[in-house]
Amino acid sequence: MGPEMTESRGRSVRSYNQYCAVARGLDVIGDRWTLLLVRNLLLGPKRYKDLLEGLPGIGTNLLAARLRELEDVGLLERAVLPPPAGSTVYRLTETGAALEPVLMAISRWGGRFLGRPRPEDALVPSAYFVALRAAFQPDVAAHLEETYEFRIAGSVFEVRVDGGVCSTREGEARNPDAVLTLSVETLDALLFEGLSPEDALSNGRVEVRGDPRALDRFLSVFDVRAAALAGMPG
Amino acid sequence: MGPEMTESRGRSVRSYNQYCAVARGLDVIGDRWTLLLVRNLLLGPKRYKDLLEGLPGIGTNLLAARLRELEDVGLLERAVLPPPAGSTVYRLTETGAALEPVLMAISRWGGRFLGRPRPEDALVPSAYFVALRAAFQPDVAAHLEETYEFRIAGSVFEVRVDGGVCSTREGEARNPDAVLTLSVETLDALLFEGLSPEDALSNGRVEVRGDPRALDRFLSVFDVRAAALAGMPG
DNA sequence: CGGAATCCTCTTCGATACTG
DNA sequence: CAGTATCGAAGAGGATTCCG
Repeated sequence: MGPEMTESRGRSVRSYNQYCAVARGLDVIGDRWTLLLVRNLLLGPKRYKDLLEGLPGIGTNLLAARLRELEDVGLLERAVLPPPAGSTVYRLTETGAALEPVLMAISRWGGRFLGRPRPEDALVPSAYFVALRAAFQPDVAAHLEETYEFRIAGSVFEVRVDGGVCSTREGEARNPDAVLTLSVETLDALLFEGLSPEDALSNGRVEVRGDPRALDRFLSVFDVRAAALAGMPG
Repeated sequence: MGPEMTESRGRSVRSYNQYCAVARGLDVIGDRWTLLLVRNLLLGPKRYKDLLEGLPGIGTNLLAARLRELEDVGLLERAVLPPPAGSTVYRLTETGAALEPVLMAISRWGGRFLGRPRPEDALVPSAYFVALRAAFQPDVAAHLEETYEFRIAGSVFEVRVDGGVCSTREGEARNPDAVLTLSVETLDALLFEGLSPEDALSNGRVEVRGDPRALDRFLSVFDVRAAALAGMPG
């Protein structure tokens, strides 16, 4: 007789108890850390440790609990990688991946509060590659078809632009037109501070294998700051 | 030195402390009840009491705290109605109204968990009129221009469809083509259970002033159940 | 070493009672 | 009507420990 709904593994979850799609959705994704967890998984399957590192501040117990809950409601599933890796990874189900429009909308709206990094802010590489999807300008990129590989602080990301569609994921790129090695700070400067590709290249802040002008083209199709200013429906 | 950010009125708010638009957005809208509060305000300014009734289960202290917080961060503002009403209402600022795409995305996604009402679910009329925006099919309604007034359980809502755009708000409609009086249960049956307009009218479950066939046209341009099934980006 | 369960403290939430 | 005050219950955060 409390405001609760009981769930498959016997844990009890708070519900708004309203017949409303928004309320039901928030019953599932409204808890702390949940959407950030999904954000990181949008870039591909991850191990427990990867998730823990990508969510600075989450407790190990809370991460374990969230993973269980989200598996129960069908947002993600456990998978075991084929040998020799053999490790367990968590990956989004179709239902979990369907949260992308929600994340994109929040990203565009949240941009207006972004400002510049505060001293206490962590710069999480994954976050940039999800933000890129929200900042992608399909009309500007209509005739661009190119694949980039970014190597940042021990992580590797693929960004693919093709026919007005942009996809990003963690992992090595297939047939990249350019492989760029740089720091998170340099990526940030390129995207948010207007650091010019030329300067970044000549200063050696970005190292390129492949066509050096790819960095220009890459930057031209994203507008992180515009996304930060407008609500950008659709 | 905890993971906090201090705010204008001295209250302390948990932050994810990540340089990420999603994280920053969630710092603002991630707390319990916040998005449902915004959902209700999307239909127009509301008094404290209206908000309290539209959010069954929220404590009065929590509602007051949320209103203060959201005013502080600039999502809503207090306004005093002109005499003779003179009462205080809360209304969304531009920043608050810019959350509509977020609410729409959550509504479309949350639909897949909606099912049928549970015994403990409240049927909040406001929720239906926000859901209608998410379920609107612009292409189907391209040539429809019509205004409806719905009278439900002491509340009045306006739904306007014009040139592929749908707007809904709480309050009397201006120049309605049809004024429909019905219960929440009947609205639910029409939208979710496939109750036919003809039956609803002949049974007297819906009372119409104006063109009775307006109810047909109204229902034809929304697909709540399709919105519930697909992720429906854009 | 990755993947958790446990324990403890602190904050937030929810319900009710009370006040301008 | 529009909130504030209070207090028990639930949830989050951090450190540590345990298991394979």
